[in-house]
Amino acid sequence: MSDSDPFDLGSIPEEETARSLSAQASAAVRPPYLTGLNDNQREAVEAMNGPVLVLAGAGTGKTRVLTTRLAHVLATRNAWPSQILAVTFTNKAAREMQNRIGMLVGGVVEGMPWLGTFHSIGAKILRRHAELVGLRSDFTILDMDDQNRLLKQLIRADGIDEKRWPARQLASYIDGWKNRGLTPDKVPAGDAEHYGNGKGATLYAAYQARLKILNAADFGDLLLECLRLFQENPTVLADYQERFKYMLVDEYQDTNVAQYLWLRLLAQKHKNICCVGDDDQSIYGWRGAEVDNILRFEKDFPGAKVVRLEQNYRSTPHILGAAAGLITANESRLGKTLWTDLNEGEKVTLRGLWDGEEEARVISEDIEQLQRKGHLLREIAILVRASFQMREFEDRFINLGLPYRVVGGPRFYERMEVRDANAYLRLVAQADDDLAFERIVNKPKRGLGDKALQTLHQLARAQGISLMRAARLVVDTEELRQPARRNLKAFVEMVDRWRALVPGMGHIELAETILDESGYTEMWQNDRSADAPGRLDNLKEVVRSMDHFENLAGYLEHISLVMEIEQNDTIDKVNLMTLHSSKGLEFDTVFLPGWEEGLFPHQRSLDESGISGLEEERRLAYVGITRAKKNARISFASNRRIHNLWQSSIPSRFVDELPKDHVEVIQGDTSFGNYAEFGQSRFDHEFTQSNYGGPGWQRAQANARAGAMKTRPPNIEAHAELIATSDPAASSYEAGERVFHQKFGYGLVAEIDGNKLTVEFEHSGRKKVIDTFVERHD
DNA sequence: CTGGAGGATCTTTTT
DNA sequence: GATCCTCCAG
Repeated sequence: MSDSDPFDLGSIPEEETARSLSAQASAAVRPPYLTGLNDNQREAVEAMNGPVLVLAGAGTGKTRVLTTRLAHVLATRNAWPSQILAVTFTNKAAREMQNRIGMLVGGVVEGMPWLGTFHSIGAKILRRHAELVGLRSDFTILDMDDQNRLLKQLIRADGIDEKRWPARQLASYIDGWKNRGLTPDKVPAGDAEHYGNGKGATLYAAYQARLKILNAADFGDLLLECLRLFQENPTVLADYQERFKYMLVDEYQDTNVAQYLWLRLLAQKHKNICCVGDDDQSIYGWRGAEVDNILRFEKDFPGAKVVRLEQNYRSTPHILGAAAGLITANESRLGKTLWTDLNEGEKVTLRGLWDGEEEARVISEDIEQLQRKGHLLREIAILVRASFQMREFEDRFINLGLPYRVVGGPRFYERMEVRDANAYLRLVAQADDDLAFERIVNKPKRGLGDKALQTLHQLARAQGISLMRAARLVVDTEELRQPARRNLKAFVEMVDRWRALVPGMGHIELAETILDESGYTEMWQNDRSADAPGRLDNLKEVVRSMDHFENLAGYLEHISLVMEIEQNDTIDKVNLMTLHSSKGLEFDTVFLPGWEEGLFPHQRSLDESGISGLEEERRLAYVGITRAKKNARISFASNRRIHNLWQSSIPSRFVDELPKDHVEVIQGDTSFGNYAEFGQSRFDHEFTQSNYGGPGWQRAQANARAGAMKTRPPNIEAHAELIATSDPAASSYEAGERVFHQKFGYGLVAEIDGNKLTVEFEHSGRKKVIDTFVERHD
């Protein structure tokens, strides 16, 4: 952070606040919710005033501490529910906290309006003060797909070669900047160069401007714009600072810079901020998370009390030992020693196999054996590094008829048909939602292809209006050919009709009506492809899921913020998921396949982030092992088919880092597996002094050098203003003027109706056109 | 304007 | 192997 950092408010002085009388009184009695906590947990709960950092190792009762702490604040009457800000990363975590507090405090938690994810709370605050950041309170929240399409338009408008500079890349840069709390004007010059020969920052600015016109915010904006709101409006900030007497942050190790700045601003007044996290479980660096936030906590919040939770209630000593041994190889960590008083249990097993297929087969056999012994399938999980690894397991499970569930997986909301359905609903809720309009205007086919859309775009851009408004104008003219015009008119009228239904009709019935009348359902019914029935099911599911909400707006807010759809999981199934999505979960038995160099640690992590990438991968391994309560089974294959190409692989360096005492090597009968040397690592020979000498690390170093050489001096070019501001109300043309029209040629203006002109064209006859599409020709 | 064929490019993780 | 994209023929 530079000196000019607008958020740098200096350090927070320590403040001695007397504990309230009621707090002291209740401490003396020791309320029921405090019983059963260990000393450290209780310390974390009762340290109410001033900043507190709770370093909660895996399985140490973190959620319990969090919820109990909230209950404690409430029970001691130190704050009302509405005065507590409690933020989590996932909706699941928020939900769980809500439920558990409900159980502790007894009953309704409706009164916790500020418990939620960073993004949902950011959205809530932004909606209250939208006008201060150039939005309306009903702004749309864009997802990544919308974002990409929007960027594509901007990139094209700027004449940049899309092949060379993909929109996704720009999206990820913008995302990165937003994560770091950087508005377009603050993007460091060096950063902007990476995209489009220095056009990165200008495009970012254009994108932000476009978002404002669309009355939309992307994910990053929910935080960044909130920050800007606070920064530019001290009274608004002061109001929230005053309001939040207590702040609670879950998974603090996953916060990014923007979130950190946001929290720090809000904590200025009362300074009762309690952050809970585990630096050893920080696995979202690629998404902008700064482990540094947690490592630096005591400096950021002087006088902070740090509580370590080290008693693990989940895993056996062997599992903890293996995980602990592994994680000590990391250099940047605060350091904790987990211990448990559980019985020793079984060692972590290690198995080398021939290829991925054998790995899937052997693991399936293990699972069937466990099943025969009476283990529940839902207590078994397979945690993979990358989702492509799932396929082999799925194939095998389907073959065996073994019930399984993919956790996380391709998300419901991301499916094309679901997004289409939602686009219809968005358009009805908000006619100016251009991205929704574009998405479904020709779905099902209405004969409104590229050309029609281009005309609309041109008009919309020239007049600074939305596509829907442009469509309304165009249908009264002859800019489009007859069939297209008639279809567009029908479309506009259809949307208007639905819109008129909104006040009277329930949103569920409305959704059904829309999907039916639009012909969207029919489109899939007529589709003979294999996945059509599934898509129809998903559409039904969309409608069904709407009854959790009071109205359309509530539903739309939900789907844009909540990625997953709740599925009832009563059936006993094996869990299959990535290591990332396993965080926070626990299972009796955990399978950890694919521990091979290049896959885990993943080559790309090493290439892109060097040491810190490797350390993050190692934390991922740590997270994986510590998910296991009784059994952890690691495996690696000597051959793996990646991309339809066979590659031979060597065991992961993490295998070598596992402490021998806690690991049992299983020699398979069929298997090959060249891991007899386990314990005397090849890395010992090659790189004696450091963990960071591996091939990946060297490549990363080389890449870093190459990257530095690639940088060029900034080459900022003026960016054409995309949106002209003209007054759509009145036309500057007068009757009798001679004009030129791209399609119809020369003519004389006969009549004027607002910005619609009736022109007598020399060759094409009398036509109604929009003034934007003609030019004066004296 | 649509639909199909063929080509390129990828597959780390996601609120 | 899949998906996304572009191009070309109807």
